[in-house]
Amino acid sequence: MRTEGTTPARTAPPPAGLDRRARRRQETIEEILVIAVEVMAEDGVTGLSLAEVARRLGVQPPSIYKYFPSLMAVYDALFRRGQVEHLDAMRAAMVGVEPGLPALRAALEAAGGWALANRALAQLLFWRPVPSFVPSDDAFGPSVELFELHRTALADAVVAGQLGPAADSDEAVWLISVMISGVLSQTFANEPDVGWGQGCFTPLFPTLMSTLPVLYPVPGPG
Amino acid sequence: MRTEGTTPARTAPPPAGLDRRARRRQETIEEILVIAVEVMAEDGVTGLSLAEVARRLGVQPPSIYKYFPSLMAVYDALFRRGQVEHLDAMRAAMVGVEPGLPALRAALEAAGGWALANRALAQLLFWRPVPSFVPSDDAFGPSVELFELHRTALADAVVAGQLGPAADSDEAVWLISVMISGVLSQTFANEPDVGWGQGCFTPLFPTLMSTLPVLYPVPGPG
DNA sequence: CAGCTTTAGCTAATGCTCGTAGCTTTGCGG
DNA sequence: CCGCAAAGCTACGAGCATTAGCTAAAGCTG
Repeated sequence: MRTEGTTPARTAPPPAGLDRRARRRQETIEEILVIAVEVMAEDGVTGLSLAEVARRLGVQPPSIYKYFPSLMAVYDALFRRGQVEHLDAMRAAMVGVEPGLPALRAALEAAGGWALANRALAQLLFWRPVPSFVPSDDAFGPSVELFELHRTALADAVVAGQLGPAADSDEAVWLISVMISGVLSQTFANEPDVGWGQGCFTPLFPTLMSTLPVLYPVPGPG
Repeated sequence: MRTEGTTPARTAPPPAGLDRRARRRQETIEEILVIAVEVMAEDGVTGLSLAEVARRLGVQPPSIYKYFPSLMAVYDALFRRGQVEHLDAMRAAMVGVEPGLPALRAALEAAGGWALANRALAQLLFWRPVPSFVPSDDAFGPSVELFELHRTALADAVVAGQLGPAADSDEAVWLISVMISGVLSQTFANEPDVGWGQGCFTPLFPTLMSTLPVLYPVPGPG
């Protein structure tokens, strides 16, 4: 992971065998992260232990440190990965949907579905259950994109005449984030085995969304 | 607890001293719980360790087990205590306030204030950050009272004509719990040092509450 | 007041965790 | 084929929850 890329193709670009070693290493890193997600899903976010990961990988615990410098570094990689997946899920749900409120709602429901299907990662992302873990600035990157995705969708809704101009604001972004995180936190705490659309709380989300045109009314023609 | 040389038992030897031993024991239990809350406030809910509690109490770790059978039992006692405090805070905020929506809002804002002032306990109560800890049925008792407090306040609001009859429902209770927990979970995750009324999220709570009359409109005179 | 019982503390020890140090093997790359 | 870095190992240290067993004191009871 150091002497790479400085000197591009001397001869013909080696197809894939450039660093067969590096590729295997990357595969192992991948495997560790997959196992880590499994362990968190079973034992909770704070239940992640490198010893358990090593056990499932068929390796002695100290060997994990050849790939990650610490448990927190594993959390950081998972944090980054989770944010990317979460963002992808939202974007995928928006394609082909009318911009503005419909797209926003599709994105948020997709986010909710992703969170319930990936509870451990979602808690790591949005609830900070590990007090000693502070995500690195680097891992925080996609979070900015998330905010702007919301902000843009709200602006679209204003342009489309679905919401009043006040909805094109940070405050409105905070408001919808409160709505989605309220639904999710209640579901996480009280309904361990429920998917989006099921249980007491997730069906309330459309109700909450329906208040947006009330809170940000489009100005009358007068 | 240990340096208790001052025995005021001379002047009043057996005032209520039927079980002076049990009383001292109760005092120690109290002291352990107070220290445990302090530790959680500093190191997070999952950062609670009996070894640290013992250190601050001036005692060897195994001695804690004379008072609590396990770390989880300490969590359980804290859970129960937190629920009682939380409920008391809400009830105290309601006295002298007009029943119905005003009382409900006062109660919920007090709950928010309590949660931000007692973040560790609040997270233990409402976010379950310790996966291996499942509150005992016994410790869950006050939770029922909490639900009924909300339910009653909503019924009062219906009677007072502030909300439509549909607000006298479990669904409405779930809805307000989503609102308050959304505000709190966002504040916990993103604004570590903020009190009620400060920050991006807690000022949104009145806005959310203002949607209740829209979601549960009183039937028109027709 | 004497004695017995309960209790609160201790030390020692087990088995788990994260993480470090240092050695050995393996296998890729030149 | 040789050299060297990567990837594994064992051993170790510190900290945790928890158990077992001992000691001494506190207090109820005859």
